[in-house]
Amino acid sequence: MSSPATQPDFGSARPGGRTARTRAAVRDATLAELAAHGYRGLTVDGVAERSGVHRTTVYRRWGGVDGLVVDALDLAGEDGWQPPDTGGFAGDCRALAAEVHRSFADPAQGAASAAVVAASFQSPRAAEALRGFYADRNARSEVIVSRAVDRGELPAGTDAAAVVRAVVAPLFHRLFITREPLDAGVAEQAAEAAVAAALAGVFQLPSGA
Amino acid sequence: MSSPATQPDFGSARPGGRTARTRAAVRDATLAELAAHGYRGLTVDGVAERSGVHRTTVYRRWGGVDGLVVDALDLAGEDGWQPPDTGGFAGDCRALAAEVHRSFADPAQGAASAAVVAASFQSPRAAEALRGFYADRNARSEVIVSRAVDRGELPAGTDAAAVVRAVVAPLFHRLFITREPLDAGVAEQAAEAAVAAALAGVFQLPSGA
Amino acid sequence: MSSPATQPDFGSARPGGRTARTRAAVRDATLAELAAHGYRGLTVDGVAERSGVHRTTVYRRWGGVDGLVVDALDLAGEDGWQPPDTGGFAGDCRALAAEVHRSFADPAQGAASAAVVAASFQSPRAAEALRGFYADRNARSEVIVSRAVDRGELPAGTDAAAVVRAVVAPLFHRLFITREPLDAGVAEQAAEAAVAAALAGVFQLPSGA
Amino acid sequence: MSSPATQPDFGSARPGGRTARTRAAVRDATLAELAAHGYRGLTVDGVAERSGVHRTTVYRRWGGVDGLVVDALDLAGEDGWQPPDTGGFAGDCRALAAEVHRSFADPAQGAASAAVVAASFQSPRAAEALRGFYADRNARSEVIVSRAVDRGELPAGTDAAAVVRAVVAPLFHRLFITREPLDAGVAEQAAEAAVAAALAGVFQLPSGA
DNA sequence: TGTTAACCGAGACGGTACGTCGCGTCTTTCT
DNA sequence: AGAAAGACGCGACGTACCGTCTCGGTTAACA
Repeated sequence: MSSPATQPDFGSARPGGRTARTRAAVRDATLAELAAHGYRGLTVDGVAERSGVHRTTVYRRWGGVDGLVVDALDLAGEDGWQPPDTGGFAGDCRALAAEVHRSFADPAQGAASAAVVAASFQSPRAAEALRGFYADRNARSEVIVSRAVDRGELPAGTDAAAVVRAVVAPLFHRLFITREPLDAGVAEQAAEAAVAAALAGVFQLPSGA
Repeated sequence: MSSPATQPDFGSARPGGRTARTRAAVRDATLAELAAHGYRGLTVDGVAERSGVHRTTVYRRWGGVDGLVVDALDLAGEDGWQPPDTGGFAGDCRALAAEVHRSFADPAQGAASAAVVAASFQSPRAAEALRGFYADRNARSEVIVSRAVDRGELPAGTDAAAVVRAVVAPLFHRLFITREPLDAGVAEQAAEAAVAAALAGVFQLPSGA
Repeated sequence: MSSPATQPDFGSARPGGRTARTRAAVRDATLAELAAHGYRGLTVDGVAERSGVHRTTVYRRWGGVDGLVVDALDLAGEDGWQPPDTGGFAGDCRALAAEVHRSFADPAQGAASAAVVAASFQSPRAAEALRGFYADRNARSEVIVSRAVDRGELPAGTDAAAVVRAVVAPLFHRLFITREPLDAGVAEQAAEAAVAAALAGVFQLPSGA
Repeated sequence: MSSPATQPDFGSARPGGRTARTRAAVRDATLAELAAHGYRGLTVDGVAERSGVHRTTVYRRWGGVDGLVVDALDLAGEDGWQPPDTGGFAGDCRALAAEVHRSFADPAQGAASAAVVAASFQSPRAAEALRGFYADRNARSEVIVSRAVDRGELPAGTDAAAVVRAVVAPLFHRLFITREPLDAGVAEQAAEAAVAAALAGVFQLPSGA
């Protein structure tokens, strides 16, 4: 999950030391700056000043602005998130959509999330990290589909990733493409559309013939 | 559809003059730079040099990078686009999805389109212009739904915008969020999912009780 | 006295017409801008806006900023100035010094005068015009010396220009080199020093042996 | 004598380092540009290119064109200059005038000196620095008068600054106001006029009654 | 009185320089 | 030896003013 290419190599450091404290300070400052000024206003100098860590150190350890974003994303991916479990497929989808809706409706978290998406347009490293983040989320979400199959709600061979995508894609589309406001109804509609399509067998994997 | 807020007020200029030539040169250079280096590599200096128009003039008339993008988008919106008409609702949706797929698969056009989306994350003006562009596209696409209703394929009161969004959103999601590759099968799946949901009555407008 | 080199060739125009009105408006605006912002803040655009005359016209007729200054100076030189006549050499010198002091002490006129000197450092044309202005002033002042010689106060062969320079130079020095404040006592001292030197025969012309 | 107001704070820098090298390169380039193109042609870009130091660095450390001039002036003021000592008051004055004459007659040095005076008309900071430079020169020159008083050549209570000003002012006047050429005779005449006036007691300080 | 030439308003444009911001590298000093 | 401190190179930004050009309308001298 961590960026395979470049610097932020914190795995070997022992936690609790000065290194860990520095990393936490920088990570917090990154999120705060992201929420406050967006990705565009995220500067190394700003993070350095807010975190109390020197510019040079940030460059040495994170390599630049995109390294900061990648680190923040890696951190967000390690939060042990689990998909909702309501006991039914339709309920799980609705809960998933509602969760996405909530996370972007929250002022601070929503701004930071949108900023991360913005970052993915500016930096290949950030794009890769974001891709990894969502791949992880998707993989964890597959259990929703497998449970539904086990329950007999869905036919075997249903493509879990396609279902999840159908649930969340309309929300992202409103958020970032057409820039329309999001409300609970929209989220619910997206979930129900995905459910209807899944029940109709649209998301059957090609190999499942 | 033209930018309602700011400078690039080209309506009153007489066509054929130097002004028109300047605008065309800058617009072409903008698209070329966008395709070559993406939004991130789109600089006023670069456009000025490529177009042979002076930096200062670009700043005067377009106001900066975002003005260039807005102008290019306004231009793209004036292309008289019409949604496909295959004679059936499902065919129309599939054709629409295929068209989106094709437009982003084309190297030059796809890069420029992606760049415009990137721009919308950096500049409110670009975001607004993009919003306007897609609003126009959506409005034009509504005829797909109304024709289907006339044919009796869909129940009256179906939300055309929701249908269109369900068709295209998964493609944008793959393109810009999870950064997965796009192929024709993905486009077709998205269209079919939207069709299934529409037939199931998921996209009924709330006032249609 | 008028600039021998370039454009502002107003001699052939008939007075009272639009041309004359335009010239007057521009000249007034030039002096006002000079007094308000100094030579450094004197711009063609500023003068054009203040005078109501279009930029292009100013460039056509005055050729630029230095042309404006030259024109203003030419105008100032045509004011029919005459040196003071107090009936005695020392009194004349004191009156002359006092007059210089007064002209620079006056807020508006002083600022404009200083600005013209500043202009002479930026523009050869302005320098030449200023040289001409002071040459004229010096020539007119010679009568002070000739009257003193006639009265027997000074030896024949006294260099009038040297006397005048000795009177006014210390004032200019304080104004523009050491930037010390000017007061009446300073002016008087300068006059008296010049008188003493003249009486001592320091300013005898070399040919007067 | 160093600029008390603004940025170029070179005192604390260690000599011999890159900083010192940069400063020297910029200072040399400033003087060369000043001599070559005058103050009017002195641009930050020009100095940057000639010195090999980047534009941005010049702005950071010198703050602009006037900072360059101020720095050059501060440097010129630290040359340990001492007034001439010929053994007699008249000789000292003549030597002083001759020195001023020579310094402006020298092509390179004269151009630079004139440029600095020009700068003082465009920039308050340069004006203040020039004022400081001449104040220092005047203070050092006072010894000429005090020696003369000690020798009994001049009455006690003679205002040294006034004497010095009387010696040099006519030269500056010719140089910068009437733009007449300077020759040795003019310098000598100015010195003798000052001597005559001083001997006549014109420069007595008011408190010396 | 009609014609025509000179002048002026209007405004886009090329061009130089300005002063600033943020990035990322490098040196120097301190601990 | 390695981090803090900060100067520096670098690219780009956005602005001010300069001076030129073209177009179109007005004015005013002159036939």
